[in-house]
Amino acid sequence: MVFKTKEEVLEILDHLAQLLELRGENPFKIRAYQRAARALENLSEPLERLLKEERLGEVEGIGKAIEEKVTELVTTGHLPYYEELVASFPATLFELFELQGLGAKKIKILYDKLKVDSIVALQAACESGKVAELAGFGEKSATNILKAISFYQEHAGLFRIDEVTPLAEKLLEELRGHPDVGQCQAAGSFRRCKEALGDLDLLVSSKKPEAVSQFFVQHPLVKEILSHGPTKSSVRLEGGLQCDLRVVKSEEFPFASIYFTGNKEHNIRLRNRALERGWSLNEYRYTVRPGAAEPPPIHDEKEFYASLGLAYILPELREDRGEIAAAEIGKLPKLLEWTELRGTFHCHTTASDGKSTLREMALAAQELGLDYLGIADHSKSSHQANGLTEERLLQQQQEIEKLNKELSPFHLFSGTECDILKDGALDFSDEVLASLDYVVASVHSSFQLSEAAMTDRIIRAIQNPYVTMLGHLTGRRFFSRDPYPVNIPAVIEAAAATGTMIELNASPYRLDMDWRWWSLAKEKGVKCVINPDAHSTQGLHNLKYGCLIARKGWLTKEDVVNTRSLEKIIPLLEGKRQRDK
DNA sequence: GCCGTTTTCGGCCCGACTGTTTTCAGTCG
Repeated sequence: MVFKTKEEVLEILDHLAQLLELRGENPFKIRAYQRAARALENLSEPLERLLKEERLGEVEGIGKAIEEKVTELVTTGHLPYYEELVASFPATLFELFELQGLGAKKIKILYDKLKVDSIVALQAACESGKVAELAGFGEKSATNILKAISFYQEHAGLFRIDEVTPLAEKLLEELRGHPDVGQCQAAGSFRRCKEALGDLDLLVSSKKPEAVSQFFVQHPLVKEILSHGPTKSSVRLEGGLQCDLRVVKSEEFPFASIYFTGNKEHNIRLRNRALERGWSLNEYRYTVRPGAAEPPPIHDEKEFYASLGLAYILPELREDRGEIAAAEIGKLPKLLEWTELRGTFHCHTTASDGKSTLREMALAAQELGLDYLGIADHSKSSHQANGLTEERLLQQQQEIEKLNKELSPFHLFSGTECDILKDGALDFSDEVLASLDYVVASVHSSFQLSEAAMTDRIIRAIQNPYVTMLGHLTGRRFFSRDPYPVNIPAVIEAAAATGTMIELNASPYRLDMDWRWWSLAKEKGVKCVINPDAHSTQGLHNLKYGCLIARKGWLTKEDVVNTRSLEKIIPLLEGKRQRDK
């Protein structure tokens, strides 16, 4: 019996770190809890299995003490150590950690001196002038806290990749046009192609850093300047996104680029690797320790990785998920390229809830350079999306047949995005499904099921021989709908056993299945299909985001079926149906 | 609390910026 899921456990570990911070504990102990939470997040196998085999302590960053605590949490659902700490502070106090500029030390002062225990109380304390009177605070602090509160109330603080991309492109383009800018690129989580972004980091090299920083903070897209120095500036853009600019010298650029791109754990590994060679590494350079050999000259990131005996690691892989070990032995995958996609499958038209007609979608796909396009409008139970009845589906199949004669050699496949009903049955009969070229099966209702029921429901659906691929596995929509609970490893197992593909839904609102699971899917032999879930011709461009996420999930051309030519994709679509015959 | 080890203690990343100080603590990345 499992009393706490991995997600619940890592939330508790992060919360424990905050509690210990408020207690003024040893900062390294706090960091240990945070590291352990990240280690859990990045597990490549189920937590349950690790616990059963008593191997959790083997995971880097998890030692004896945390292993015991996690085991206790999972097997009993309780942890007295944690519960006592939680009880010593009001629950609403932890909201304050969400505010920019407030950390544990200041929160503790506010709580101890002013009894501030929530955002509402903090706002009142700022407005009454009490905060400004505190030692270590002042007028400016109170104003900044009020600003942070109003920002927090307006935004959750995270942005989708499609919200950030146009801003990043615009700023980069204009920075590149500045006469004092040498090299110029994005860094941080945006460069790593993370699916949800807290800010945008930009990096430039220049001989006149003040001039570039000045240009940056005065840019028309900037709504508010948060901080502004000669080499480091931070602004709030229109729409609320925070954007940070760092300016370095050109010889420092490769080091800064490494430093500001990799996630924390990746960078720590690089630093340790450099130390083994007698070089200490920071964001500007190597510093040679006495007695150590000189490092080779570094002009770019490639030379940097080579100096540490590593193959070049692409930015999207710099998450400390095994990329350094792979780079050491030359086993990094050759990641999928956007231009390798030949077609795609999950698209809607005006027949259900799309905004473009069948013909418009076909022409747009051709325009995009694709050789084939699958049409998968909603099925009849999706009333809210004007799902197709059997009759309307048949009519669409005939239209597709006609259009195919006209557009050949471009090819339209007729499919459906068939609802998986509450019990795992499908929305169309096998006979109807058999008449289609392929079937995407997706959950669009009854999100409230338990994890076990949801998992059974989905597995039952993919056991149907006509279900070619599983659509948006968890149903998440960024910042509006949480994923429904489902046992993803179990679904991957079932997909492998039945020869069902799993969709990488490329809508920037979904990006589902999450990139962290694709290594497991790949290991089990499950094929990925990148689908735009396009509801208009414009939506086809989502494929680019899907490709970024596939790369982040270590996928290659071979792993993604819609890189296949029209000739080769047809037997793949039929493969599962033929298996049992 | 974790890790590694010249194996049970000592180190654990550190630089830029802000605001409140008057030399520095706190936050952030």
